[in-house]
Amino acid sequence: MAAPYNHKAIEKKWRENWEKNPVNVKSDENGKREKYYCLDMFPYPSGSGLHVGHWRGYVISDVWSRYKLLQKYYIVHPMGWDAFGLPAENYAIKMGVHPAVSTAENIKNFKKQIDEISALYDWDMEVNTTDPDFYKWTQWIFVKMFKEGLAYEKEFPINWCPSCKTGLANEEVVNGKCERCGTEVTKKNLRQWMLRITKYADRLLNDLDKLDWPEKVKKMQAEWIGKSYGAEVDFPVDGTDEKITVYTTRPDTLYGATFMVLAPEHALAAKLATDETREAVEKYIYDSSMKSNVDRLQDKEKTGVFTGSYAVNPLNGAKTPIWLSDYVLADYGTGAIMCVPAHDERDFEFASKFNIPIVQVIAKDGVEIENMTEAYTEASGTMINSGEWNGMESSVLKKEAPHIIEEKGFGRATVNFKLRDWVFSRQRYWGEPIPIVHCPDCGAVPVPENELPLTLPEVDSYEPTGTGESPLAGIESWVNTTCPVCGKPAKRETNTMPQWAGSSWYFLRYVDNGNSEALVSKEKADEMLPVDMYIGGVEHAVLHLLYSRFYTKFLYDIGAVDFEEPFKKLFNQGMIGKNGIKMSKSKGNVVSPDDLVRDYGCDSLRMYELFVGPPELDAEWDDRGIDGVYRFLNRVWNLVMDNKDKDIEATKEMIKIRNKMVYDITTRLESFSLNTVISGFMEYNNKLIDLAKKSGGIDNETLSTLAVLLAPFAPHIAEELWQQLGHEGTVFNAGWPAYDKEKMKDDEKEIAVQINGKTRAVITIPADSSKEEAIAAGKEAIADKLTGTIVKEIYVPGRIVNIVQK
RNA sequence: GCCGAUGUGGCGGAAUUGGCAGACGCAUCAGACUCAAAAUCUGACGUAGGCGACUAUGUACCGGUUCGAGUCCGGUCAUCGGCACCA
Repeated sequence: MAAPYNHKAIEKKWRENWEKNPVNVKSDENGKREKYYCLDMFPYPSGSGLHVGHWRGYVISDVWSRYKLLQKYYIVHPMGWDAFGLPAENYAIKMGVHPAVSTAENIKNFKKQIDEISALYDWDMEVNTTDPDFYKWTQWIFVKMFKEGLAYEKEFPINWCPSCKTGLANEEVVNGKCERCGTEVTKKNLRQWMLRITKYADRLLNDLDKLDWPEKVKKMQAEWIGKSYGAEVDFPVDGTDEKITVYTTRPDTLYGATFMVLAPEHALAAKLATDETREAVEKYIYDSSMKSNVDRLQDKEKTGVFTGSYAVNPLNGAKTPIWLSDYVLADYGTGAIMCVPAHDERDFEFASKFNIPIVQVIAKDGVEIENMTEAYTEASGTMINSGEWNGMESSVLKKEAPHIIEEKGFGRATVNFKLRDWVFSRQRYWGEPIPIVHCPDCGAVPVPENELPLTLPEVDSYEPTGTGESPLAGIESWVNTTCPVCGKPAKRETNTMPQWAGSSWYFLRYVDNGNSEALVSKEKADEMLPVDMYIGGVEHAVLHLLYSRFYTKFLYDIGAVDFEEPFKKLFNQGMIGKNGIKMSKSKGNVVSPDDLVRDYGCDSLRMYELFVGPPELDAEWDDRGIDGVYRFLNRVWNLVMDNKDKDIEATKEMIKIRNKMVYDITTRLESFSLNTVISGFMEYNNKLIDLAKKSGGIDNETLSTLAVLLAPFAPHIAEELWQQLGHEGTVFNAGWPAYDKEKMKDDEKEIAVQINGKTRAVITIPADSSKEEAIAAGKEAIADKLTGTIVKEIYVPGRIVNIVQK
């Protein structure tokens, strides 16, 4: 009897071995290896540590990395820390510990836990967004953006979280609530630093086509960018010199516009009031300004007020009343719309409530609808009630109308985006200081690049002020400085950057993390960038993943990198849940990987993380399930140890199983069906155990192939088995095995014999049987059941004989 | 409301893309080994009927196409995500 599988000893041995002799090398006997950059979404080092849900993503990326390693790539597989952010700051407020101190502690703990995975991480590449040597470059990018006009100041009512006491970007507001704490977001008028991401809207949209990303994520980004085609149309205000410009995607329905609506914040809103309406108009404008976003969204009933003024339809001269309503958004399009109640649900609702005429301009099935009870929103039909446009096809007119309007001189074809500029300043302590000095004479001046990093000063209190100022504002010695341009007394910007700032570009810094001269050197970038595979949760679909693309495009534009898209391929792994809910410390359903590693070993946990379900779907954690893979590894161990010294000659059967095994594992791995890779291993292992019993053993090459295939999944046991099988050096030098389809062929096939599609017998026939032979054999097997007239005979080679009878 | 995903045994999930539904594993039950237990090994395991090799039925529901449907088409329901006055 061979020694039993001892995961503790084996894992310790190989961990030490890899430490001394790294398996991931830049070049080998065949010269320089091609790089493969496999990236994990770096974690926020929280105080609660890792659970098996975090492990899953890291295991997936490491399996993929090690597979690529076996294909002789040099693997770029770094790890780091997204360490700015609120939890550390809140902890500091509570305990009085500097966030840098608690963060350092958490990182230490995380690193220890991540080491347990035995991933290929290269800790020499580690980055930490809170390290001044790192955020020097986060600030440098901001300064560059400022110089290019992409970072600018603006005072306007932004989304404000009263609990976090800071402003938020649109992307951070989910259903009117703060993405982080769930508090209802309010409006606050504040001076903000903005990033002009809208300038990149078209490129961010168009380049989605180039990406090998899940369609879902691409679609979410496309919808977030929200490009639409339409026209701006100028409506003169009757009896004045003013005009109202509206944006519409349906200029074909211009004849059906029976009223206009302006957002209450529209510049002309108050001006349009007459003596009779002034009081009501001013009250409406005031009330709207007091309402939170949530209130505005949740008001089911439309509200509004008539201004008393009329707009002139430039096409037919019709006078239409101008209303104010908060269902029109001030910051989209022109903040004013023409309303076609016959063909827009919202306009219909508004017109119905306020008794505004409804004019149908697109016929339904060629006729006008009597007594409209809802808007007719189909975009195709024949134009009616539309003067010279009558009889035209609306879908055609929709495309032509912008140009007609442009020729006639009262409008222009235009496009619009839902994407807004990025609110980039936060009124909190634990973030990168925005490197700007406010000079009374020179205005906003960037901190000179050679003075970066502008480090965070020590403060007495981390408590956010809540007034819209960051805690930095209280530190006189830091705030008061001199203007870098004129040298006169000036004040520092006290807002900090959002947590997204560092994560928008960190993946570039890994490859050259010690560089003090440049964000990343040309040589290192050429050698290792961009990212080939990015693995992480889907929750960042429009946040981090959009911001990173924006940053990369900007850095491309200023020549800092020579690629426009950061992540070629993206994989989103599902979350791990327990008791039907997402695993998290606050829910009290956390399963710690530490105990499982101790009891079953790293290899077992790695395999179970994959076996638990399809990697892209959420999965329910079952504590008992890991027993299955642990037993499997024991059986593999016993199979190899019992047979390794038998010196068995490979039989045809062994060669066939070996080739099929390589084929199945490889194709499943390539299609990222990692759960079925594991079940495939179990299947083949069972087959080999049976075959060993029948044949008296298994040949060395088949056992060695099994060890190589296992290496990405269970690297420790694979190394040990590889060595036990008599090989020199690491299994990761073995190369990924090839398969030969010719050698996979069976001599005989089991086929089902059906009558009218129902299986009546299963027979074995030679694999090279002709259709006639197969059908004859099939008929013989079910002769007693063939009672009717045979109508048709079907043979699907190697699978089925089906006799159709009446 | 709109868009998308998912729906298969007690449970997690397979199914070569239209070809023997339930691979693989968990749990359960029975047997072997053991003084005993654990571990391990062997077997059973969708449902209903039969002592039985078997028969019927079965992939959320209703209908269709096909020799043949978990898979394709039309409709319905449920669960989970995303978006949600963007004119």
